[in-house]
Amino acid sequence: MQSRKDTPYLDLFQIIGLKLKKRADESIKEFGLNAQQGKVIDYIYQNQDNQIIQKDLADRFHLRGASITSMLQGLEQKGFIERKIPANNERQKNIYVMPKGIELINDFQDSFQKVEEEIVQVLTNEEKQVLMKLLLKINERI
Amino acid sequence: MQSRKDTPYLDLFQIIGLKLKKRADESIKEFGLNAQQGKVIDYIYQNQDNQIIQKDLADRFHLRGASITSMLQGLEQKGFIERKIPANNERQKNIYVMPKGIELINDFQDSFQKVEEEIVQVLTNEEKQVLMKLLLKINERI
DNA sequence: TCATAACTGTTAGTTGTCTAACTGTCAACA
DNA sequence: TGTTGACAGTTAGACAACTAACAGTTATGA
Repeated sequence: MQSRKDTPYLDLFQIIGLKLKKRADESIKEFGLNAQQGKVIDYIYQNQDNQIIQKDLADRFHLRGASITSMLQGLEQKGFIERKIPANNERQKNIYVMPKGIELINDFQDSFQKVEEEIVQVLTNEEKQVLMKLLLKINERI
Repeated sequence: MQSRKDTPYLDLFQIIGLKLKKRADESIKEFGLNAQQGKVIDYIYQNQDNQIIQKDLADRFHLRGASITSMLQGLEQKGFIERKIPANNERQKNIYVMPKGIELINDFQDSFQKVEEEIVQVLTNEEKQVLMKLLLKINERI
């Protein structure tokens, strides 16, 4: 039944996404942050020499500006990052990771790496390559 | 840089999942519901002759019981569904779609079907089959 | 050059999810 | 058969995302 109008790809992407979010959250819970926050700190650290601003984070993580404001206010208050208005443009805020955040980045990466491996551990090398190609293709077009 | 510890599969699944959620939400926004609520109403309708209870929805959609309670209270208040305590077990509530909800199910299915097609439209038939196989394999193990 | 539009970020308020603690019902077994 | 644990659902409160409306800054073009 409901064979005419089922949506297995949509459903699978939703379910897998949800499961991965929960796994990733669990994997860095011990640091008092969720996976999204960990990813953001990692991304800021990798790009902080390049004048990164809040809008860049909104684009990279597909979140709204208001959500980034809220997240960064929290991370700043907890001492993980700082924000500085650059001299050449007073609309923007450049973002930097503080030492307290830098300390944790390797742990974040290790934790996320474990989740990453769990995803593809059941696949052969060839299957992994095919999957990557298909995911990139889909992500480009939607 | 960051080549040693990047997580492309995790990131892609998160980003694709988020994009699809937004597309699906958008596609049925006109009915005053989000995609999750539409999916739930559809699922209830397909299974309401089978004594479906809230716990079944929590399992199917990977949500907590409390979230289902909250969602169904909303849907009941808006007249889309009703909940009845069955005679044989007063702990449970069987769930049924009301006429106001049934009217919308075909529209939901059409809308979701469009999103479904957008996902795989860039793939060949063979690629679709491979993707399905890989997604099922991953979903089983995580 | 100056008015207007675009850009960047913030605030207020809403929604949907979560956890923890709870109630009431049913099942199991000592 | 009576107690205890499992089960189904609810409530309260926290949190992270959203939209809409806004402020201040910078860019544009008539």
